[in-house]
Amino acid sequence: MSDTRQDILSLGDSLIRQRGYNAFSYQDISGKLGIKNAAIHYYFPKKSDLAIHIIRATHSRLSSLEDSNKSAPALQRLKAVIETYTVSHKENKVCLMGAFASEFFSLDENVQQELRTVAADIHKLVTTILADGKKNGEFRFKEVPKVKAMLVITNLLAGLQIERITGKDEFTVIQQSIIKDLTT
Amino acid sequence: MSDTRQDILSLGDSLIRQRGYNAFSYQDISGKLGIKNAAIHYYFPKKSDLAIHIIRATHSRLSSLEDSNKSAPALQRLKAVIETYTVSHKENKVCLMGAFASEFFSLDENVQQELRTVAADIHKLVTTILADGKKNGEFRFKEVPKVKAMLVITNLLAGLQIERITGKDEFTVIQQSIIKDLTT
DNA sequence: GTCTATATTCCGATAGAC
DNA sequence: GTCTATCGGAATATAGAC
Repeated sequence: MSDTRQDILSLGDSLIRQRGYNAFSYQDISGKLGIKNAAIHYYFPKKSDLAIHIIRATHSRLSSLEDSNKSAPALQRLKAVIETYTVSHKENKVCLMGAFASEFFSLDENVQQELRTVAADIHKLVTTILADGKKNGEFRFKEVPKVKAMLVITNLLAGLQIERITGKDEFTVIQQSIIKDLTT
Repeated sequence: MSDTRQDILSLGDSLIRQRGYNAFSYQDISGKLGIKNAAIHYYFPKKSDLAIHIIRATHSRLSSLEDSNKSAPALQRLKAVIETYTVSHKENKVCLMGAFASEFFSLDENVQQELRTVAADIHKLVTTILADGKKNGEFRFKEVPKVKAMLVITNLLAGLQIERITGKDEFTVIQQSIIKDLTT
């Protein structure tokens, strides 16, 4: 894969998660890369093509994360998931699902479909981790794993979002509360 | 206040929470109202002016909610807050904070400032309700009220968002879990 | 005071150069 | 295969009509 193509994907991902999908233009990317705006159209004819490939790249990283420590303790696996949000937090970005969710109904159908797949996989991953942790005694919680997973994910997703508005470090506290809640 | 002005505010609020701030244009509003796009500029010269007034209207409704049942039981007051999210849920909308959060860094500074004020007030309101409920024995939770409030708010805010992607009724389950978690 | 006609800028996208 | 010149249309916004 050419450097330019990779740079476009990377910059696009940053722009979506910093400012929003509908808030950035191809010029924001071409300007930084020192090429013409239309060069982006060679790699990604339509803006929705770019969106789809960015979503797939994220999905791909999620799958790697899933494979990397399959047999580790549940707490460690959960912390690995949370760490991906922490990285976003440090970069003042929201997560990709959160970024797209607010603009979901303005997106092309094929982009929406791509997002559905990833969202389902994230939910599945966290559910499995929580279920495993509950079974082996690492975690304690009342809800069924599927629901508790959704509660944890919403804490993380919206934690990144709200922090930008309040300006306070809500995310770090949320992150710690999630672990404490599950393990005590 | 003229009907037109009120209609613009109402339609703008819907569009922001359905499709996103950067995804709608003045033409989306003028088309529905049967006026020219530029007529909107009479009432709200810049798009950011419209945003600010929409945010203030929401803030105003929040204050009314706050005043309306000051001395009611904490559970009832919390349910009144949750009900505002439930209304959004029925209309396939996200909440205003969630809608703007993802695009926050693309917004004018004065819009950002307006959002900060409202976000702080929402957090304050929920914190007070939880603290009161804990003190009088209605609620049970380990975290300090300020943190628990943030956990509840993130559940609600992101619940609305994720549901659009998954297509499942996550929100209703989340809503019930919040109450159950606090009261049992 | 309320709105329309119009200007200007910018966007996503196509056709074609190298 | 990679990128530039350019188009058509849509966006926000202004100036001025009623």
